[in-house]
Amino acid sequence: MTIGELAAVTGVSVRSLRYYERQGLIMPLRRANGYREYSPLAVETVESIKLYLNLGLTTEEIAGFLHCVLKNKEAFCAEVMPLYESKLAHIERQIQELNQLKENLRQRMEAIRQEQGQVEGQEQGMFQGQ
Amino acid sequence: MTIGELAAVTGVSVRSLRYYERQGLIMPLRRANGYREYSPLAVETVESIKLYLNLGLTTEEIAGFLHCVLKNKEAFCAEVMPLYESKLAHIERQIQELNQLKENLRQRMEAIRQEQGQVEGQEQGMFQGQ
DNA sequence: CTTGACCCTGACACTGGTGTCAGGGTTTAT
DNA sequence: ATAAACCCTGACACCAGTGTCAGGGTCAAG
Repeated sequence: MTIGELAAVTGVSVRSLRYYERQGLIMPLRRANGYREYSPLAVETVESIKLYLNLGLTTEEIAGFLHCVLKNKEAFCAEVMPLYESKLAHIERQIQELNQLKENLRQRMEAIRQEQGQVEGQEQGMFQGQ
Repeated sequence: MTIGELAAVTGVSVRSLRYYERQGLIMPLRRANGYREYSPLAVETVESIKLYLNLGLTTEEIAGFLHCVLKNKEAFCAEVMPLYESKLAHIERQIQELNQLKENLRQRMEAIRQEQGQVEGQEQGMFQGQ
């Protein structure tokens, strides 16, 4: 199948398919005219790539084990578990940071609301004096 | 004070101070030789910029209200509250997405552990409370 | 007067996946 | 034969802030 067909089937843009190739994730054959020729198995490969990208892995990370997981079950690919672990740790760090940010924001918003409440009634035109 | 001195005092790199200037956040005077001349108040300005950057605002967003908050209390600056609100909503969305990612990852890790347990026969639940 | 520390501007790199355009070849149907 | 729809490569843009280098000016102390 051509790149356009694969794109249509998988919902991944032609642009992205070429990018995946450059990242070593998928290596189609070439026709005599230079067109990429994808095997039907490429559909499964692209679906896997989508899945791992959605898990927050980068194409570079995926390249490290995609070859293996396409042939075996994930559990047989030793590269996967440590990657998942570090990714999970990273995500948990991000969540923690975001929660802190959220708390900061909320406190500041609360403070503003308090101050606005204090001047309510005497100062109506507070949106004019800037 | 010179840009190097301001950098030393605030802990912000010279490079970043020039960037803030280009973004319209701080406008030092110039000496006859072209050197930037910062007023002592610039220290406070830079500290405010740091604070808002840490809240997850962009320099462009900060530029929209910094002028006001340096002169008044935050509550007096109408631009701040909607910005905080949308930023908070954005953060909450991010947290939700990360939590979903985390759950996916955990499930996949659990599945791998199960399969590995089947093969190795002995593996006990060594990770309590996860 | 020279050296070293400091300042100036402009520009490229990086992150990571995707959009998009330019400029050109191929195929298919009319 | 021509147009439409595809394909090819290469390159710039985006986000946002920072590092870093090049190439050059300024200043103060020895």
